[in-house]
Amino acid sequence: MVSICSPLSPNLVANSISVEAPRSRGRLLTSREYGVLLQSCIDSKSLARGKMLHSRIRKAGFERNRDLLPRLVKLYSVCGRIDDARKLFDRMSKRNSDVFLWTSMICALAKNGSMLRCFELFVQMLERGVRPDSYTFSGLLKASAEFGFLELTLQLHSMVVRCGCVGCLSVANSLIHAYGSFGVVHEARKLFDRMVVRDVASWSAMIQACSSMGSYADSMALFSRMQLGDSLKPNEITVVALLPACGFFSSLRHGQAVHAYVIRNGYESNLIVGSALVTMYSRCGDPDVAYTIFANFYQKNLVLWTSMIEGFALNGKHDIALNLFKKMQDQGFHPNYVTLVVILSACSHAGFVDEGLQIFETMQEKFGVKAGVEHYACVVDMLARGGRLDDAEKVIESMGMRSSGSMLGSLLGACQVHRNVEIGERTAYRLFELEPRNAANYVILSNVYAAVGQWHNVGRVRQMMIAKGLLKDSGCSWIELKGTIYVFGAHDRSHCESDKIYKVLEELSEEIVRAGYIPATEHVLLDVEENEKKKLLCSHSERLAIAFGLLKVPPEMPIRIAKNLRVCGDCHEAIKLISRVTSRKLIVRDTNRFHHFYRGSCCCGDYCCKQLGACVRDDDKFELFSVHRTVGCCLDCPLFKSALNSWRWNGSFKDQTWFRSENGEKPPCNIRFGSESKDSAST
DNA sequence: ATAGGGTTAG
Repeated sequence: MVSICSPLSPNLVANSISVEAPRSRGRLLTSREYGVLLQSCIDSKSLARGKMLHSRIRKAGFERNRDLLPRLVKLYSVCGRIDDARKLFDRMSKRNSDVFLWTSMICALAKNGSMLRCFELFVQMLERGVRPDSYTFSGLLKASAEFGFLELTLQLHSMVVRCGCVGCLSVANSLIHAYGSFGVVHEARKLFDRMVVRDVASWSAMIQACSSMGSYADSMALFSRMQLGDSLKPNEITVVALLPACGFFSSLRHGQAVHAYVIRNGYESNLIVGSALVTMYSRCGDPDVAYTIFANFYQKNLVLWTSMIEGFALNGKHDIALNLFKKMQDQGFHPNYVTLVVILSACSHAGFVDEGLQIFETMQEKFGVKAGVEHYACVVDMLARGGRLDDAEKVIESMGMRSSGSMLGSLLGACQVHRNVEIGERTAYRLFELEPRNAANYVILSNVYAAVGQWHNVGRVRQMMIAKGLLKDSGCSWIELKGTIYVFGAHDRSHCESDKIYKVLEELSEEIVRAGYIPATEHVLLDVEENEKKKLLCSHSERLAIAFGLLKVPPEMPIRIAKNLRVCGDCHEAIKLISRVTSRKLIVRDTNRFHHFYRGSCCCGDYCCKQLGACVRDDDKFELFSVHRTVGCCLDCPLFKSALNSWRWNGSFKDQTWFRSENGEKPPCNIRFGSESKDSAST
């Protein structure tokens, strides 16, 4: 028997509870000592030992002890025995109005997903006259957020105020989290700004709130301020909240800095961190590093597999994605709802229509996953891209659930590609009902008309947009160089090296025309001269960013740019040829996916991905080397200190200070020019 | 003593 008086390791303690009555040197245990033993059972979720301990505690007459009773409830709860916890609670709560006991039961119900019973009990508690404390509110707020009840959260918030708990750190953190989870970032931010003391959880919750709403620039700024202003050290959870922002900006440098931080702090073995890193690298167009991280996990989980499969799919390595999907199943993992969305989406992007349909048709039987609206959306996309517009429309009509905007949107987009006005019109008008304020849909319809030369209809749709006061998101592309992100709008001349950039573009235009490029001037929806149209196409934002990259990025490095809309068809053709005439690797991320341009072709959507059929490596060795080499340069920097300070616009949007301000300004994807954009990229 | 911030899709 381990001496109770010495500091105890939880495992030793848990193992020490044997059949023999727990005594220490001949005397009976105190309630405090029972508390230590109980806690170790909770930590290790050992039900059998816990039950034994419970009976000892009862015999010793400590069952009603204020210290032990809530922990007994917790013990049964964490061991998945919510009914046993409830029985114990019901037996003990008759004459017991202790807030600790009631809170422990409420939180136990919340954690077990019995939301209704959880809130019933809360009402009973109030009727009983038990005054909730900060712990009660924290637990309830988390539950209400998870349950998706904004109304309930608002009521709890008002109770929190009336009970004088607003100043309490954990309650404020839970409120921030709850508002964030409902997308009410402004309310979260208001609370956050009013806090006098903030801890890591406060910052993490706020960063998470911004990331989940797409205010990634705010996430970045907060992350920096947390360290520089409050001198707080980010932990695993903070890092996970921040990584989507690095992925969004396709900012490899920031992502690598976070990765370096992860390595320095020994968070590498954390699966959640790992999945977030895999996703980040994939969204930065570097699936190979993502794979290295993935392969380094000896024990993988389903989310990690799913992240990696998506990473390859996003980067046009569809064969690898499908191989990995098989390998995952060989290793005993059953795909869940999300995995199947990912794999179906990969099939549709790759043009693997038959494979995709086969997976879709057998998924319920094979994996027990009932097809949801996202799966149907992939199928519709798959059929529509493949030109089977009628079949796609039939699926929408017969699927027996409400069609989603993205589903109709992909059908409409395919109508543009396959020049089908009839289905295009039908789909567009359904979309207008569903999303009357989404300018992108009107733009695609006008593109459908433009594709077949119905110019009067093009004009009609534009009039509709003007009448409704709708503006399309302006196109912009950005490139990161040494930690600075340079943003270009279409026909942008604001950069100080603009002359050089346009000179490069001019030279390139000549070269690619010689290589066979024919500008798709029919897509320029403006009444201007043919030559003017050609010029407009040449100064699309993605080409400006590429030209700038050609000037600045060392020849042996790929040029990585990102764009807030989809790359337009004409630019796609042009960039293919640019990659050929310059012998450069050009990696372009748009809203949908990555385009890896090399030697005149792209891994994507003209279904040419098969030529990239590299195999998944079978050895699971982690090439730490390559990661360290790229990350090494960041190891000594205070994270983001210099990088973030040097973030700036190239000057085009001087009035937009999204990254400096942290008050909800939008990231570049939502920047609007004063007037309508002339960038004709679709959606 | 009871509690709070985290990964994959669209």
